[in-house]
Amino acid sequence: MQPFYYQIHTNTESMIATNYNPKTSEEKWYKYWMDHKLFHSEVDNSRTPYCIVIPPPNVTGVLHMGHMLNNTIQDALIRRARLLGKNACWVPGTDHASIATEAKVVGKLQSEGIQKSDLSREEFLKHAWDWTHTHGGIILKQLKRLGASCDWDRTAFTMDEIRSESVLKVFVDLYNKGLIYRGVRMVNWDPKALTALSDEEVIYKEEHSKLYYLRYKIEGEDNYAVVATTRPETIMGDTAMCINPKDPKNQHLRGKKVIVPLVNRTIPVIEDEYVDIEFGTGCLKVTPAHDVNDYMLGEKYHLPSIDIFNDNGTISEQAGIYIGMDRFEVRKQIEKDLEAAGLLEKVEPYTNNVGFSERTNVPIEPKLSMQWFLKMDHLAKIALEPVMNDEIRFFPAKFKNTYRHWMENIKDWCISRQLWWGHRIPAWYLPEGGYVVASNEEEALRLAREKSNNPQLSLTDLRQDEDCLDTWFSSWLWPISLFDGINHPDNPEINYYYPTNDLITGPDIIFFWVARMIMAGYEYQGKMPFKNVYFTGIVRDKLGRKMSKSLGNSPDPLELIDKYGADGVRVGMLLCAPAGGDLLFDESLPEQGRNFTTKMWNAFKLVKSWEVADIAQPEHARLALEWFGYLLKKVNGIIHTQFEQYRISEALMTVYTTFRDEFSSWLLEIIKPAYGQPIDRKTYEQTILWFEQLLQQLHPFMPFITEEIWQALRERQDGESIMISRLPQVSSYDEEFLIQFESVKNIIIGIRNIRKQNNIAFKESLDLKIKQNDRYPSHFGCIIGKMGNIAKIETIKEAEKGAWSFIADTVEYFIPAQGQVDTEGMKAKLQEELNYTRGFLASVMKKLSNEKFVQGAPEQVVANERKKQADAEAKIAALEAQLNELA
RNA sequence: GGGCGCUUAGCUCAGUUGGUUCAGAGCAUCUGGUUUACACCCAGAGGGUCGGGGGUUCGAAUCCCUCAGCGCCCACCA
Repeated sequence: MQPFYYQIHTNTESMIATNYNPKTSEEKWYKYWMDHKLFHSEVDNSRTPYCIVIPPPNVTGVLHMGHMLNNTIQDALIRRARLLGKNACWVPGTDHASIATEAKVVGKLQSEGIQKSDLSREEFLKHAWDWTHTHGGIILKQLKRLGASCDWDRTAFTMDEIRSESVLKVFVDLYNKGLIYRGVRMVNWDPKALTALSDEEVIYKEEHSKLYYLRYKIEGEDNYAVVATTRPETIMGDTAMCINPKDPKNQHLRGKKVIVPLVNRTIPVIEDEYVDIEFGTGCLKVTPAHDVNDYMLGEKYHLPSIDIFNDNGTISEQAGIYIGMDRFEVRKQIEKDLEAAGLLEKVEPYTNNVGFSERTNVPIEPKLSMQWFLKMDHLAKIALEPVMNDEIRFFPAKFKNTYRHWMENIKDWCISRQLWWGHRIPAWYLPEGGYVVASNEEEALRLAREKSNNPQLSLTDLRQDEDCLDTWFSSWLWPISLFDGINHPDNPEINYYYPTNDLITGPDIIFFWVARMIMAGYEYQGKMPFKNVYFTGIVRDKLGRKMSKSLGNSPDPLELIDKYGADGVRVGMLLCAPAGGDLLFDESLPEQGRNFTTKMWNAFKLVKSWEVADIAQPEHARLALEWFGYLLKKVNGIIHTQFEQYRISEALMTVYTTFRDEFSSWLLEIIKPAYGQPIDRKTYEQTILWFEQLLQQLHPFMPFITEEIWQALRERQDGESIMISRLPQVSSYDEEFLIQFESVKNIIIGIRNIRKQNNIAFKESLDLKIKQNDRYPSHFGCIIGKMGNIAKIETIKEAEKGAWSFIADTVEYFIPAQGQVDTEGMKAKLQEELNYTRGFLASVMKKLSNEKFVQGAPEQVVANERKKQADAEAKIAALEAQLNELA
């Protein structure tokens, strides 16, 4: 005997069979779109281009919720542009992510027992490329699952040939313009990645640390000068003590020398007003090699500089003591040793900001080193104005302030990194010193021969710089280099697609990337790289915490897609995505999206279930379809505006409610033939047409199910897709008709309420009597009849006695009661509404009788008040009449 | 320390240049519901002194001041 659960299982199976299956649909249509090259765009001067370049994800990265949001928005915009007839082009690609990828490769090698230092540059790069080829592109495949309609034929990589060539060319150009220079500067050093970083790659975090008060013996005296410091481990690098000349309490130190604890080195006391008298003891230890401010003092007073750290953050030989120990170990040890030596006066708890490496998350070390820099003043200057005057628009606009502040306080950009994975700096050193900068070896050799006046010089005599460039030095060219606009500045592609239209990115990379792309855009194309920048928010969990791997609060996007379908997840993301605002993600959102796909599918099933016959079109269907046509036009205009203002979640909500409330609950319910009855052809075809238009509006948000239904609604030719169909133009509509129809809805709602209050089943038909009134929309009687299950409608002159009644838009309606009528209850309700309306009228009258209002307010506002007055008066009359009739 | 922004229904947010006595959505809640597309649903309902205080105005959620709380960005006080 078959077990019971088997029975249920098969039933469920058959039920599911009629349900929408996202997985098969998604695979089928994505392949269809690819096979028919519908994502592909080519230069076509007869059409308007619409272009988005993807913020290239790290080549070895995997999709996270931030990508989901960001790319859903991009896809919605690009698909909408396509439906508007634009030549839409979304260019995908990946970033080599120099430091991030190198760190991953180093980690992988280490797990295999290989140290980076054991490998030659070439060997290491081979491993890196292998890694890139293995893991690279995973993220692009994931984007396809989401439905991203990128032009995959254009997939680029920041380290492919064209992009690399562009980077070198730009480097050489900027060098020749005198904007790139090489020099020894205090830079942010990452002791784990062993490279310099730009200022932007340092993240300051508040730390609870300690403030140590150290005793420096005054030379020749039996006294101590006390210095407060957070970094006692740097005393071996001290080359002076500094006081403020105006500091009364430290006057006795003027001109003295003090002895550095433990190392017993004698250093001078210098004076500078930089020192804050109020802080600590007013004495500052000066360590020029390891602090930016101390460095400035060192320069100013020509102090020696002792570098006590090795590159990896351990103590160097120069320090004399603690050699080889880690910097934080030394801090603990030196505290003990100072204590033991009686040179530690006290230790206080202290809170200060410590800079961390964005990538490796270790505290950065200010370090003096030879690096390459890009001068920023000129670039900042050309990039500031276009944003401030809205040639490039920011959404939300508040980021203009952030942008301006950065641009006005910009410092030179440290562009060299002590890494191998990246674009190698195109500088070659000559045997006798000096260097040349060129975009290739032949050119370098030519310049070198010229420079050294030695025509015999060969390539082997030259030594190329070991460093490579900051990742962002290639990303900032992205909108240009994608179209090969650096190497071939006047090619048809760049001329056609550039400037691109919209950039969708997070505000966290406004300096790293957005600002620098704008600079490069003006410097190399003389034009903005994009017209609009839409900043997305950060995806957080329901508790407001940022989603992250370490917290484990980030759902796996692909699992979400498996569970709710790509369309469902997309809707879920967009429903809660206001521009700039963070969004709190919760699984109820994709669930809501999934529910909506089901709703659409059911509407589709209903329409497809109808048998079409050549019979006359009923009036109620004709009217409802006419109404919905106007409504669609209106909604079309609203959505258009919402997109123009990048209010994307609102646009989605507009079409969502239109589909669910207006199309499904009103239109389909009105035109739906009785069970088993056929539908007339005219109604059917018009319904399909309106359905299709809704699908078009929905397509940017839900590409898969809209295609699935669109294809099934009628016969399509091969290659015909909703993707490349045309949205109707925004046009005018009959507003009066829409208002009337709302009135009709109110009457039906009134009838429903009567039924509900009196427990009357829908199948029990009723009669409706209307007290004569011009405002009754008489020609919609057929709709009221059907939706209210009204058998007979008639107009009466006098109120109906002993009937249920209601008022809709000042018209009185009566339904002859078949049972007891709760007169008192009805009276109470009417009285309540009457009181309210009288109050409302009073407030209107108060304004209208106020001369200042009538004269001061705009004509439109006053006219509006007068209309309200008339409406309220009419309503009061109706209410009073009905109350009287009940009495 | 400087700058920017936020505070509206239980939750997440709209609210465009000040103009309703219903301050809107969605979700959640509650009450009904086998009217054969849909319970992943339908029909309804409740719920807000628009952070506190003051001011400008005929009129303020909307403009100004102030207080409180929160968030973000920037900044070399060791």
